[in-house]
Amino acid sequence: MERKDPRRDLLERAVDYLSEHGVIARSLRQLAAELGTSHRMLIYHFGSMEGLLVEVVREVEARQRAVLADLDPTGSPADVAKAFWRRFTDPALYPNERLFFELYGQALQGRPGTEALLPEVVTAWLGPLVALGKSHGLSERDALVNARLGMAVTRGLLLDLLATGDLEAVNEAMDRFVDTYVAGLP
Amino acid sequence: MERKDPRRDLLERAVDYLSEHGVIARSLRQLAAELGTSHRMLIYHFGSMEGLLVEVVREVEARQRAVLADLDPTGSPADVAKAFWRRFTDPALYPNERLFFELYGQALQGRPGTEALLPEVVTAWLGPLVALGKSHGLSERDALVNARLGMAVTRGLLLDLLATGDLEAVNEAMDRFVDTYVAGLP
DNA sequence: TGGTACATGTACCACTTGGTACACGAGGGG
DNA sequence: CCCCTCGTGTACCAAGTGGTACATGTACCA
Repeated sequence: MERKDPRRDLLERAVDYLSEHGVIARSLRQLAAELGTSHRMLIYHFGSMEGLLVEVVREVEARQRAVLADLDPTGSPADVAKAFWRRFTDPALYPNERLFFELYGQALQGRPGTEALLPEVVTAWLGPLVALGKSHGLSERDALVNARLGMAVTRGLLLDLLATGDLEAVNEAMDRFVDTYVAGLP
Repeated sequence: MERKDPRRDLLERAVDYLSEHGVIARSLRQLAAELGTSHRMLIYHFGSMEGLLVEVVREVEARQRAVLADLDPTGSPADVAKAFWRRFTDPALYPNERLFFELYGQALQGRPGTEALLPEVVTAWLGPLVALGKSHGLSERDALVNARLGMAVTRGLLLDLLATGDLEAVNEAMDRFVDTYVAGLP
């Protein structure tokens, strides 16, 4: 059970650590020291600093997708949207989300090792969200437009939340959107 | 007229350059070389690397606010929203917006010198947007909620646009939001 | 038993980093 | 005319960087 894959273990701890402390200004050596190894080990397992970054990006993406996966698609669109939002605003996810936005920003600027995020960052979510919309009777086209819009609202409010910490305010904005826009959908 | 302030000049060119190339992985020396000076000059004018970053953040913020300032608040909310969005999706602004999101991400992770962004990043926009909403007859509370929501939609779709480059798709999503939600407001 | 593949530590390398010391030239005011 | 401030360049520094060489430990298989 307890896997003996040191690389996997190292990666998970690295992602956790970087989620808490940010990926900038962390060198191989600092990171290694803080994980209780030597920087030699990170090189050994990931080839290079950039190789590690690539894996971190992949893992962050996988975690995001895991959040999406345990979405329960039953109930009205409004109910699904609210459950979705509640899941995202779980404070336990804040560090991962911060890391996600940090990497997103760096990917936009072309930092090597992070580019892999960009193609996925939107499209990977569109698929499931479109399917969800269609299951509620939307046309392909409408489902796509609304998926995009819903994702934008979610990410935009998440950025707001992470910057201000004002959960009440962003909840209010999301409620307004869901009650006024989403509720009138199907 | 335009002469006399080498520091100001240096700062503007630095922001332009960092907009195009990203703030990570740019050292004092690289940046200086690319601006045609020595890193000594950057230290002289800004005190330190972090001092420079602080000024860059301030300038990016100022530019964002300049975009907000030349908003024409006449016309229906839907018209204003669409004009607003059109202004933001001017490709000439992409580099600035990329830099904005990059710094935003780093500020969320607590990079020294960037923290100044966080308090402003939401609240600085709320004021003018709330005033706009109220001028169209919304209550204080409604204006606030809608300002927050509008900002989230804008930033979320901007993130989408910068990642995918699919202007048509994000325009469609914004149109849908404006026509369905904003149009029903006043 | 021995070998071999993985995992890890120690020591080192060349290079870059942010920051400093210092010298120099131009311009203006006394 | 001298001096002083501003802006700039050159040279330098200690510290930290990513990466490599090599030796070692450990476990499992033949």
